[in-house]
Amino acid sequence: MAKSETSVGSEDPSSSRPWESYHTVFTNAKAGMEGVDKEKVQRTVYEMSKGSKYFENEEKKEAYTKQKIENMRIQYSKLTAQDISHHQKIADKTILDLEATRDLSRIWLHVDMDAFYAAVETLCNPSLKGRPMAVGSMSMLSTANYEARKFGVRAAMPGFIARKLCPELLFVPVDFQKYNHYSNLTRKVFQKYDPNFLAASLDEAYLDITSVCKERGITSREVAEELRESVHFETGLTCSAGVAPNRLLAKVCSDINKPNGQFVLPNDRSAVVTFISSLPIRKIGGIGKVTERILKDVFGIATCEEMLQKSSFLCGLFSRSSADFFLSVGLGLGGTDTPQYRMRKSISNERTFSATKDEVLLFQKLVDLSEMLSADMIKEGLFGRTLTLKLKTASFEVRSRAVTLPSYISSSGDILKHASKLLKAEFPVSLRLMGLRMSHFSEDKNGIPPDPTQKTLSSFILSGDASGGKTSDYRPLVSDVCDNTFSVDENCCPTYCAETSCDLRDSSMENQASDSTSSCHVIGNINEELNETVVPQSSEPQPKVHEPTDTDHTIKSDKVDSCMGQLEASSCARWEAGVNCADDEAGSVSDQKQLFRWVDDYKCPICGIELPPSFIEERQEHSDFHLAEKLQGEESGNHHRSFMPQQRAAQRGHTGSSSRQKKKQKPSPTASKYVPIDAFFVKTNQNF
DNA sequence: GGGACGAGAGTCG
DNA sequence: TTCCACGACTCTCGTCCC
Repeated sequence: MAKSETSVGSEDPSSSRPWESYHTVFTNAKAGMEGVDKEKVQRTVYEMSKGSKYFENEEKKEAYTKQKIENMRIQYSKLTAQDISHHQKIADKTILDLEATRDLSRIWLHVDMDAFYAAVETLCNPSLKGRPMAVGSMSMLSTANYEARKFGVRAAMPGFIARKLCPELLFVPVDFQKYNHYSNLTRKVFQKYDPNFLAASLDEAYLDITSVCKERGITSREVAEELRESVHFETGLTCSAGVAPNRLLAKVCSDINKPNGQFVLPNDRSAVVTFISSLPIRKIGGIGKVTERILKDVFGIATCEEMLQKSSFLCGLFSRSSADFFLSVGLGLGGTDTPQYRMRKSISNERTFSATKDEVLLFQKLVDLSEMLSADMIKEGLFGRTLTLKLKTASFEVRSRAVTLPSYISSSGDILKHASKLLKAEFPVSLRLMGLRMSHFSEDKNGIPPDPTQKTLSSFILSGDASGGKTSDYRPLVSDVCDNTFSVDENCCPTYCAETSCDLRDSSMENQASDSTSSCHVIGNINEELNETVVPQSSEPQPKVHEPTDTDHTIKSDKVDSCMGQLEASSCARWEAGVNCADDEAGSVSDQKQLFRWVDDYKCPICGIELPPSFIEERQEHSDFHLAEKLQGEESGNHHRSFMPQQRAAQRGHTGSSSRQKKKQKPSPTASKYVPIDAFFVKTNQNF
């Protein structure tokens, strides 16, 4: 619903009003924020941010942006008359080419629900009506109603700052089930006007209403009015609409008479040119805080029209695609075709928590993220081969580390295996956020891994083949359970100390959550997910590849202490007893399964996990994993835990990261982050 | 030189 | 008391390898 923006001006010690240089989006004009005491908001945001790690990081980012601007100014000043003339020719030709693509034959309507989440909550709980209310948590708001906006409260604002601005503010936790329900109702309406409408988010959509206008012989204004009435009738919610010859302009138009209003820009070139001439560049989607500053501070461009006036400089200092974008904005051009279905390009999840450098806790979070990502991928039938680990340090520095694999993966075990290596390389580090993203998906829509050597665990068990080419993929991490340390070396999968083998979710993610309000947006979601993990639903059909790492133990937090001791003393011992005894027998699969009888009918004899008797499928799966481990162990003829690292590496085989090993010799990104600025801006590295 | 890849940054809702 | 999210996309640049 919102984006967060804050930039810190270099504080002038002599200034008695330092907050004035602390520019935040919170002080920008937005629908419903007319008449807000901007200075009070700015001062409050500044006072509550000053001195924090977040603030310090914003200062760093501000310095980086300033350096960018300075470099561009230098480039700008170096342009000779000859250069400018040369770039002007290129610009003129580009403008002609772009103008030739202008299409005024389509009528696009952008519809934007008014304060959607807040409106839905009010609809469901009328007692909220007329009271300042925000959807979100103490750490972050998703949106705020118009009563709250009068105080300067708005989306993407931290809740604790919002409460300072408006002490009576009511907080309502995010409930996506509700929003999805109402979003679907609105989409049913949209479909009547354009069966191929483009949903931009839960509360926004683009409709090509050209056909409706023609077929029904009504104007676009009438269509917009009718659609808005229809949405209100079906949902009880209001929305705003913008009509224009293309999507870019329609989006701008829908914001003009918000809330519960509309604006129509005629399909006429002169009307478009007039409209765009005085339009502030920041109104354009794709031009954010940084780009706006660069264009203003370096080129003196504040309106879209000025893009054309400075076209030679834009062509001279920006990349071709960036310059083309700026010039098309200056001409008021935008998308007019209905794009074909676009395949998802990545899938990710990330979680914020209280900053910690405890490697055990961090690894546990990685386990959780791997399972979440795997579940999402399996749900969507995706297999990916590029895994990116995202980290945010305690000082808010964001890092990403990626690896591209030779084969496609989706199982939590595979994800964890590769993510662990990436994470280990960053230690020691204090983190407040971790995330995993998978990209480079398989073209195969049937959900079959294109790598024929990659077996699923179920096929592995069913076939009884423990010697497949990729058995190492399922090498149980618990095999190293007696290493008594979480260690990942260059060639080694992460292993985990038996002492830390309990599920630490409750303590690591709930107790450490940055927000103590259980009903908060982010943390609330985490809790839900965790609850699902702790008490698995037997109805879930997800084919979990549940590698029996010790971190897979789903033991509730109140049992962590006993679990810690129990596993240290007994988990290894039971593993020894169970597996080694079974080795001796080495009988049929069914015989071997007998070895995995659940203690007291609910406790796994191998690892100590507790699953009630009613969790039949989960218990069966769990037993199967141990069985698979054992089969692998037998096949290899060795006990994994006795492997030397080199042997383990050899058994695991190629992981795909070798081709990029040399990259690791580069200076650390932390060090390089602010260094190569001069090199960066021969052409700017902005993305447009 | 060009493609693939990794990392960082910016933007949006 | 609480102290700045999450998921997705795009672009740019540097490095490596063929």
